[in-house]
Amino acid sequence: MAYWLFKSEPSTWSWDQQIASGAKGTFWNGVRNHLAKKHLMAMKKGERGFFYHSNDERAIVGIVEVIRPYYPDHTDESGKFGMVDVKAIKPLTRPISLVEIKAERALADMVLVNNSRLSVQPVLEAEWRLILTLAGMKP
DNA sequence: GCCAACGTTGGC
DNA sequence: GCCAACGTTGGC
Repeated sequence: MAYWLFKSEPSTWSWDQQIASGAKGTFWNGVRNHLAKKHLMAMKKGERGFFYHSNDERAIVGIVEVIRPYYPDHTDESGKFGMVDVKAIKPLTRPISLVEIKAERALADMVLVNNSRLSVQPVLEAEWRLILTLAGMKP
């Protein structure tokens, strides 16, 4: 069971919108980067990921679940890229900010810290557990 | 608003 | 196939 992180600008697609899309979820389209694509292709139904707000907020705000594995992205004219469907599971008890992540030595190797531009990232189980613990939640 | 990091494009 | 130029992203 792998863990992931989905990064989004709130002005483009926010956690509130993800919540509003309910149990049916939505497609996570628009990925146009080959490394991010590789991660999307590795996702299995039922795996979970963090939902991160970039730019102004810069914090992990919620948890999503992959409900449909990789399939073609209809908004990609080149036909090279695909997407998965995700649904909101629950918000974090409190958002975990990038500042807080950077302050944790155990999180220093997170992709979010070292390659912040990558829009879809893998998260190690230890990182996943620690962040939930910081948020006051049971991993 | 600035700029570093990264990816893509195109000339050679 | 290399690499300079350019565009985009996202943290600060």
